[in-house]
Amino acid sequence: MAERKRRLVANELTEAALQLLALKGFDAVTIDEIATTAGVSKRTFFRYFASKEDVVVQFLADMGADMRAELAARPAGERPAEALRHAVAVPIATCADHSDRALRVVQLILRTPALHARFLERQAQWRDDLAAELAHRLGLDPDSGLYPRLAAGMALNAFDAVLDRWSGSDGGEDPNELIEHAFAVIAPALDTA
Amino acid sequence: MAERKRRLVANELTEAALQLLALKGFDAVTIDEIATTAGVSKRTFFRYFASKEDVVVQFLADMGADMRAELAARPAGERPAEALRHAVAVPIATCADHSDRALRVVQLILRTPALHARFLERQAQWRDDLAAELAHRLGLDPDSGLYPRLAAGMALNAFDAVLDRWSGSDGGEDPNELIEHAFAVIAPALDTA
DNA sequence: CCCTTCATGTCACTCGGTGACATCTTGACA
DNA sequence: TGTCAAGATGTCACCGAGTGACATGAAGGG
Repeated sequence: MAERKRRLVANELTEAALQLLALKGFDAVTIDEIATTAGVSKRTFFRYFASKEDVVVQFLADMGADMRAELAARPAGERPAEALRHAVAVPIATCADHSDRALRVVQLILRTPALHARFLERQAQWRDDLAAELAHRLGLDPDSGLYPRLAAGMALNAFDAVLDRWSGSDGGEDPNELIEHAFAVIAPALDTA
Repeated sequence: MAERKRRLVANELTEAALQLLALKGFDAVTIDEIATTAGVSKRTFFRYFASKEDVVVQFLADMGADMRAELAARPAGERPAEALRHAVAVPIATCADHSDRALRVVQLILRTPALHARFLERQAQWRDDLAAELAHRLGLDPDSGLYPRLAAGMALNAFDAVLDRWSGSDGGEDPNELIEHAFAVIAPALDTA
């Protein structure tokens, strides 16, 4: 129940942060401001988040784990393009569900260089995870060929492109159509291994 | 000739920075240290570089322009996979030439999260440039289909994978072989448009 | 009722990064 | 040669991110 309080404070902080950052822009909001709004001190903020960027990027952190889990759950015989498409579709669907909030966060990230950089770095981790899972799935040695890594990279590249178009159109374009379109392009490379 | 002096100071600064950063690690070196080593003040450092990361990433900055230029220079009828492979090969060849220095810089970037993040962000810019060039090359509307962006992303993705392997093997693996291997994987998607 | 533990606040500090201002160089021009 | 304008630099003061040390205070367990 101490644990419950921790999660409560964390929520309060992300809430305050997203609100303020979306409203005034990344650089115009200080951590003191965020912390005070959430009712804690600046020091406490840093006990929950490692950096100012983290409070935003963390908001999307589970996506990586979700994707890997979905990939691991796909049937063994399924073609890589199909399996990866389903894996990438999971976080996209999550976005589409909470489109109000998710859209604002994604736009904030893509438009703020500091956040975008951190986001890409995190994605590099996802890519390695996906590559490992894919290699395991196909019975390949992850360190010999480049295929697993390239395939995972292509999937995430598609993910980024979709996210970009989706946020650029203010949620107007249909994410599912975009994903299918993107995977139609990359599938020939994914499925010829 | 004032311009020549500026370039001289800039060189002095990057020199000092790369030396110290590679030696002691990114976080263990202050900007005061770098500036003093180069014989200028901290303030002057920031008149040449926007941030601590910049002095390292800038070192690879021309790569983006080089790639785009090479892509623009490839014969019009050439298949995308071939043209992009040559474009990506340019910075790789540059690395292989100055392998002593380039290797240390690349390793520093890939191992330092803050630098890696900035590097990826810069690459996103390269990707958009490449995508624009590719769209122009193929007579496509850059904003309608996802192909140009995905193709550029795949090429850079291959670039990253090669860089990663090359630096991970301390320059042991042959970059040219790695590039061919990587493009053999992604070519089916690049050339089916 | 005490004691331990854990979260928090406060304080002081380092360092990245910026704006303002004074100084110094340098080259142009009379 | 003397002067003036422009640009580069140093100094100083400042803000904000991030960290370490320490004291406090609340919850739970004996």
